Amino acid sequence: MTPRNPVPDKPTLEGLEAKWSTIWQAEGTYRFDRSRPREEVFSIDTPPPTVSGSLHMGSAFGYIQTDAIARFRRMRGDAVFYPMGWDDNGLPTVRRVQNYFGVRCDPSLPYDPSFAPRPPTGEDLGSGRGTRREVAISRRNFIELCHRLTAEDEQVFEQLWRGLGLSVDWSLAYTTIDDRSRRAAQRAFLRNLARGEAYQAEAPTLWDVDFQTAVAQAELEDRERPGAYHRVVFHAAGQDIIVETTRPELIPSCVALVAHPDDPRYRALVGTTVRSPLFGVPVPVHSHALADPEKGSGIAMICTFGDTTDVTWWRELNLPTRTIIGRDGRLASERPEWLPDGPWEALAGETVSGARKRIVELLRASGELQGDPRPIVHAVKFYEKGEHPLEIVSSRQWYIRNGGRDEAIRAAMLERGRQLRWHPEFMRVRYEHWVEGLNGDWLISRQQAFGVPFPVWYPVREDGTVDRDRPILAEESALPVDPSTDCPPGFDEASRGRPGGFVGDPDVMDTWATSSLTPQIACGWEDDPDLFRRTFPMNLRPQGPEIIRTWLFSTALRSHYEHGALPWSDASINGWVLDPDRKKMSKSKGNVVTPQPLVDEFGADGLRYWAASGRPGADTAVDEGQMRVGRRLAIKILNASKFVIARLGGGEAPGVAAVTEALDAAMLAELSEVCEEATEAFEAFDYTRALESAERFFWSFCDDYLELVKSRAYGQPQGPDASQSVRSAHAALATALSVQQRLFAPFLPFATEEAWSWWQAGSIHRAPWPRAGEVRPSSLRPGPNVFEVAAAVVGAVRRHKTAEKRSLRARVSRVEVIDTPERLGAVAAAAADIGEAGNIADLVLTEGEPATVLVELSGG
RNA sequence: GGGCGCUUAGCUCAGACGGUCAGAGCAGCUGGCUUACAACCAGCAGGUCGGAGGUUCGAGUCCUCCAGCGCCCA
Repeated sequence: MTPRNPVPDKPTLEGLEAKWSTIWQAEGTYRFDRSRPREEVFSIDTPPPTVSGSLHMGSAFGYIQTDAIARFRRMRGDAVFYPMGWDDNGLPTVRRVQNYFGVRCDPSLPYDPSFAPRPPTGEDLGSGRGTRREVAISRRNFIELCHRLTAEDEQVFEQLWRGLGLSVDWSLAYTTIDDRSRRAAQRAFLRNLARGEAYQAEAPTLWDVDFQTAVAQAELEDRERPGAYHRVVFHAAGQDIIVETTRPELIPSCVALVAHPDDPRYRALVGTTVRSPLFGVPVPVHSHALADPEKGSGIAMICTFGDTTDVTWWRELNLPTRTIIGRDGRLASERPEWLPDGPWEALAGETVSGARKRIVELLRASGELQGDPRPIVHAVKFYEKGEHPLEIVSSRQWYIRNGGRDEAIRAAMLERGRQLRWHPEFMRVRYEHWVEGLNGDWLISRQQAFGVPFPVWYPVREDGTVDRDRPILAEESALPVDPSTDCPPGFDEASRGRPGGFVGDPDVMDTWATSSLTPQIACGWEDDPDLFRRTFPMNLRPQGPEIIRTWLFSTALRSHYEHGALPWSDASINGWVLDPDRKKMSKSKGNVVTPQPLVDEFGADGLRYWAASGRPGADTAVDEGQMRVGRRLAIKILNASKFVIARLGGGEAPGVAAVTEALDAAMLAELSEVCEEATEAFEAFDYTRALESAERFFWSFCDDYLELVKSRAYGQPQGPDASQSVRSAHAALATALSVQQRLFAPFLPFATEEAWSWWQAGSIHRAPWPRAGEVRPSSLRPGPNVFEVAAAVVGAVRRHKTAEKRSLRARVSRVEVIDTPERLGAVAAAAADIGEAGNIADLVLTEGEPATVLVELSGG
């Protein structure tokens, strides 16, 4: 064998990341071998990071854990299919482009080929948002900027991931906005549509006013917000009805009152009609179980729409729609037909909060507001990226059926969740709760500039109106298409927007509608049937816990529809990364930790050691102490390797068959158990246990075995002078080192590769995973515990020397070991090594109890 | 309000089937330049396993309740 590097005098970790990541790339160490059949392939559906977000520890943490598993599989002999995707599609990119270049998209503007954005200055970046004037540009110009900026961001990410040693095959990289992804997303959508799994409908829609887009259930979050109950007066024949509402501005959109069917206070009122305050609009009184008698006055007004309960009531009680809030978050400027002249004048065109103030003034003036508003704190629905509460507007949107309104689909998706193997197992319930809690189909259309467009056009009638009920679909062979620039089959550009012509669907798909297809995109669905056959369904989906409801579920759904199968056999869910004080990291708290400075300080291997110490699914705090331990371990591996390789004298090490000494055989027997343990752990996706097991052994190997064997190891390793016992030591050292380097390779890829290169050819990451059998030749029957017993004796001698404050090299005139015959036999088998290691003149063995080691120091 | 997870030495965490399981590392303290390693090595000390019941010959280890923390969903 020809090692590629000499052993350095002073091994160091510095510079290993740059050195080896370059070599790995040049040699294609992690390239996928697509000639291998499906059963020899291990395919990983890597989470595509949002490139417009910041690089944070959470991703690094999860990716490193997955990488350890990928490396194990590769060494195990699998062809590992390990692509990386970049999620550059969607709102985060839109916002970043807006902020970075100071632009905003105005679809009505024409494309300007000469447009050059002004790069941000330090002043722009430092002064916070809002101070910079935004330039309006066309959609096409805007999209060009999106591509330009994400390409830069992707470079930064790729460098970081390479520096962390992720064994990704970079030639397989994709982005969620590239041609492949758009084609897959559009094709999958068309097929969903053809099978009736996708549809469009006019329906109440959660709407973010700032982002000007619809939002799906999976993107909601509740936030506690202050509000106030306003006691407003509705008028019935002969009496006033008090309704407590947090949204008095919605009185003009009130379509009914509702009380609980068992509430005696309002039973007589149900079925009658009352009149709303200020406007005097007649509204019916209904009963419904969702009306909470404990809440407010026990009778609520139903508006279209104040919250999701309004939507439920509206649907179940079959109420009319009286919308007053538009997509801009303002009340309509024209007076709605159902309202009388008068009070509306004060409200027209107002924002929600402005309208609330106005209407409170009006109610006070009319005497229809009782007392002062009563402050409360209540949960309000927000878009997870939004800053203002969501409104509910009625609009036409695209949906994919997800089981939220269909028992059979729900049951099928629950079954898919049961078929999937979860690591750790308890994460399965998060999926089940999500599926059970779905209450509507998946809204996939978004009103944004940047995303995958719907491959759909609509006919324009002769009167100029658009016929949304008869969409014109793209042909699969033409995908990907952009309906704003491409023409539908049988039309030409001249008829765009003309009577008898067509218009493109202006919306784009939700990011998740594309990223729910990462297995299809990565594996070459329809584009590369040969690759697809070898990689799909995939083996592993690793991801964070917070996107089980979005990414994991929606991916399972799309695969269920398209392939009638799970997209992967196993899902591993990593834990959260917490800040060093075990608090969740968040930008607003300013406690976000980024990986690069830690790589600089502790090395990639140090950071990886910390990440691999976080057990599957366990929340883990950023812990520099652990990283330091990892760094020391990596250095220790270099040093121990240097020692062993130097002893071998540059020649071919004797094979394990040359092991004849009981101590050597006992050490190797223990190591073979470590191999079994680590292998079992890895097969169960428990990388932490694999690491711990190797680490525990390595320290006893260094502290005890190397010390015991040192004297023999310094003997002549080869040639006629080499004695059998010396050859045994060298064989055991070489075998143990090779095995241990490989056991650590998935965790510390840089240090192990470096040390491997001092005495082996090729990359350790392509070397075979150690098998227990290679360490444990069948011809050898070691004394059961020679290593352990010998280590205990030298340990006792060390303890004594330390207690006497003597050097560990101090001479020992006599050691008497008192123990059982069996253990004394083990001591005898290693007596020479023990004597050398402890610098012992006279080693005496005595049967007896209790087990004792008596030490007498010389000259002391 | 519901669900899931966690609560073991100062810190971070291990502890399959209940019976040497009371452990590791870090920090701390005490020593040592020992020819792989002073960004090192050796050694020492550290806990009534969140609380209260229960099952059992025997419980960090199983059951119930309670408390605190975290996350998810209402």
